This record gives sequence, structure tokens and C-alpha cells, in this order.
Amino acid sequence: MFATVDVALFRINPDVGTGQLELLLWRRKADSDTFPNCFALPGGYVFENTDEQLQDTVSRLIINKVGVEPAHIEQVCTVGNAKRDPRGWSMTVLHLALVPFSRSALVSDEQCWVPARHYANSTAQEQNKGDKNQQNNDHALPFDHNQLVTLAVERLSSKALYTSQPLYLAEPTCSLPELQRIYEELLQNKLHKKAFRDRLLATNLLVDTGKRIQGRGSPTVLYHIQQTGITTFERVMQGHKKD
Amino acid sequence: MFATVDVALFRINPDVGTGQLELLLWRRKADSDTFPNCFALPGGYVFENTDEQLQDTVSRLIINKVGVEPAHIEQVCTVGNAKRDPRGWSMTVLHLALVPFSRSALVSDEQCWVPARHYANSTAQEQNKGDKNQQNNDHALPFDHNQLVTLAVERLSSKALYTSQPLYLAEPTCSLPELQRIYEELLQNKLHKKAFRDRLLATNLLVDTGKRIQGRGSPTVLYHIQQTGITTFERVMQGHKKD
DNA sequence: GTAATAGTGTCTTTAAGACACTATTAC
DNA sequence: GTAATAGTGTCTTAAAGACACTATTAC
Repeated sequence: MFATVDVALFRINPDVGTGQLELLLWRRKADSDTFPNCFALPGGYVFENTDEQLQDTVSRLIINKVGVEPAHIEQVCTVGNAKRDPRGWSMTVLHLALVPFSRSALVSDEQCWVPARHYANSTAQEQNKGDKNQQNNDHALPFDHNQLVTLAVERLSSKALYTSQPLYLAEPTCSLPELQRIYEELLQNKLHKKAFRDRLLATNLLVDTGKRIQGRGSPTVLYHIQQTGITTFERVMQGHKKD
Repeated sequence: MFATVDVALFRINPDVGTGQLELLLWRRKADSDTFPNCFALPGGYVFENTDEQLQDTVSRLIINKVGVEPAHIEQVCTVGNAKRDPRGWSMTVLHLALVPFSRSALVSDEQCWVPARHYANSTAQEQNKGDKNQQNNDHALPFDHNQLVTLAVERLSSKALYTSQPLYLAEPTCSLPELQRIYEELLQNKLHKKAFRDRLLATNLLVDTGKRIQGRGSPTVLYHIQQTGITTFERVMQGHKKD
């Protein structure tokens, strides 16, 4: 029996489409006894001698295998069974982490950012689009990591419906249209511009910097994000259809 | 390093006040090397030889130390550190379980139902009512179980705000006023009768049995609860004040 | 009788969503 | 010019909450 922590770190890459959800993978060591050289979620053993608590394992992993300092980390769930790791009965505590794109530069050649949804198990909806119900082999991860990615993405999507959690994926200074694109990518759904703006502005999490950006349309207002914790909205944003 | 599962099983006791949230405790064995004879959350080691997966550990505990078959079980979170158990570094996967009062009869003298909130750590609000910030000694549990109870109660309260989860605490056949009392106990807050009724009836989780109960007031309609999963509402019920 | 309870009807309030509009700039 | 974008104003809608009311029964 052994215990591990796995981290699913996400960013939104604004250079792909209108912003694509990406996941950090890390190449396992060449001398690893399981899945050597394969890309997988950053993760590792809980060291009972040096890790006072579970959070210390997370912090250590962030430093050693992620290199990027997340803006937010939270526990998702724990998966444990006899089969998930060939070495024997194992338990992993899955964590979800978020970082703004500007702070997501890789620190090692053994890391890469990949489109997160390609590594999540297909939903019934996606299967209807023509995918087979098997994971595409190009996107297969070791252990049960495809399942872990799925759980993390579902948590992220779910929280986007009713919390300000996605602001941790945004730049500290950003515009409302940028925030809306982040939410839309997470929810895989278009949102109502007016409703989205009213909701976000009502939170007082956004402070007008006074700066404006010129592009098409009116000058875009730049806000500074002042998020000390996650704000829960009293209604779900299911937004829809046009604009 | 060892891994355990702990279960916080709750019921609503309608015979205390308007319905009190109660928690199942279990007396640790007299020959246990830690906290012998003390009451604690039912829990136990993950047996890697016989438990194929984590859920099997939970099932085994339910049979051996709970005896009551919960209507609902869900994982809450995982707590792991070097100090929580004197035997060394340990991790526990905390589970929340719910059972209707009518199915909550104890199966052993070594079990008892206790008022759940007495064993949860005080909130700032409760401290203002005059409690000291230390846990009352009469209500101290072994290990970090007071903290675990707190986490489970918080999860339960939180879900009562926006889901039908509390229906798992209700009798299979029950009335809307009974359901409202369950929600009010979980939320520690009075709800608006009209809003509560409209919300519950709109879910189609309740089917009129045709039966009525006579008491004060109009005959009380008895519904059969048809809940196959937890329904999430699109708004939070913060209800308030009168009636 | 009074107090407590189950249930309904109607109004207000709030935020989401629909829709239309202006203004601005890239092309 | 057109298309795309940022932002606003106003209306509709849905559900929460406020409030008042009836009906019934325990006491």
C-alpha cells in the first residue's frame, strides 16, 4: 500500500482559438519502473519522513515536478484500488491547480502543455460527434490518469457554473471579454454578455485600473482582479445562444 | 504510513425539538492500542488484501461498524499528516453518509447517536453565544475526529443550500413540512414555506401518494420520494425570517 | 374561544436572458 | 464600405421572498 498525490495543473492558452484549456504533463524518468519516459500527471509519493502533512507533499511536487507556482490549488478527490498501479494497492489524492497563462512558462524540457480535453475520457455527448468510445491512443496516459484528468476537468467546469474560481486562470490585469472567454471555454458554452458582465461587476472582485486597450469596438476596460477567495454566486450561469 | 476510511453517518431525530441532526459514534475496542473504549467515528484500515477498491473498505465498515444501511454515501475529503494518529503518519478518506430515522436503529450496545453539532468545532458565530473557543471536553473525540465531523457537517449544510441531498435523510414517504424541517435543521435557518414548497414540487422528486394525515391545519399531503440521484437547483435557498 | 399548523394566492424583487442599439476599429 | 468587437439600455421571464389569507384541529 502506498499513497501518492497527483496534480492536474491547468491554464487557458489564448493563442489557440478563443482560449484553450491546457493541462501540464511531465515526462516520467527513464529509469522509472513504471511507464518510463511516458508523459503523465505530475505526481509522487507521500514521504512520511519529510512531509509533515499532505499539503507538504503537494508543495514539494509543485516545486520539483511542476516548477510553475499555481494561483490556486484544491483537493478534488481520492482514488484508491488494487489495479490502478502495477506496483500494487495504491491511493492517490487528486489535486486541481490553476495558473494564469503569463505565469505558466515551462521550466524543463521534460514538461509540456497539452489540450486538456483530449486527455479526458469522452462524454456521451462527445461520442455522438463520432469519436469511438475508446480513448484515442495518442492521448492515453499511464495508470488511471485519463480518469483523473476527467475528474479534474469536471470539477473545473462545475465550479465555473456558480463560482469565481476561473478568475485564477486569468491574468491579474484583464478585461471582461477575456474573462468571458475563459468561462466559455470551461463551460463549452456561449454566455450572455450582459448577464456575465453584470454578475462579475457585482462581485467587487474587479477594480477598474483606469487603463483602456484599443481594438475593434469601444476601448476595452482593464480591470485588476482582487480575489482573496472564491466567491459563490447565488445562481447558476447557464447562458446560451447568441453573442 | 497507513490509510483509513472514516464514516460520518447522520440522521435527523424528529423527537428532539423540530428535528435534530445526529451523528453515529462507535465505541473503540477495549484492547485497542489507541483510545480504547472511547467513542469515535466508525472507521478502519484499508485492507489491501481484501479490499479491491476504496469503496470496498467503506462497504465493509458499514457492515461491521455501522450496521445501518445508509441511503447515501459520498466522499468528503482526505486528511493526512504525521500527527493525527499517535501510531504515525496516517491518511483518512472521510465519507459522509445519510440514513432516514426509521432505518437508523442501532445494532450494538457499542454504538450511539449523538447531537452532531455538539461534536463539530465551534464556529465564530457559536463562540459569540458564549462558548469558549475550546471544544467542550464532554464532546471531545479521539484523533482529529472533531475536525472531521466539522467538515462533514459543513458539506451537508452546504449541499442543503442548492441540492436535494437532504431527501436522503427523510422517510421514503413523508410530507413537505417534514422536509422543510430537515432543511431548516441542516441550514440552521428558517425557510420561506411557499418558496420551499414550490422548489421541491417543481423537481418531480415527490409523488403524491393520495394519503393524508390529520393534525392541526389542513390535511397533510404525504408524498413518496423518488430520488434516483441528487438534483441540483439553479439557485441557492437562503430563506429567512417569518414562517 | 386561541394558538398552531397546512396550504394557497398575489405582489415585489432580483438577476438571468433576449434583443436592440451605439460606438469604434480592422480590413 | 463591411464585419467584428466593447459596451449599454430596456424588456421579459423565472424563482425567491414578503405578505395575507383560508381552513382545520388541538387545547
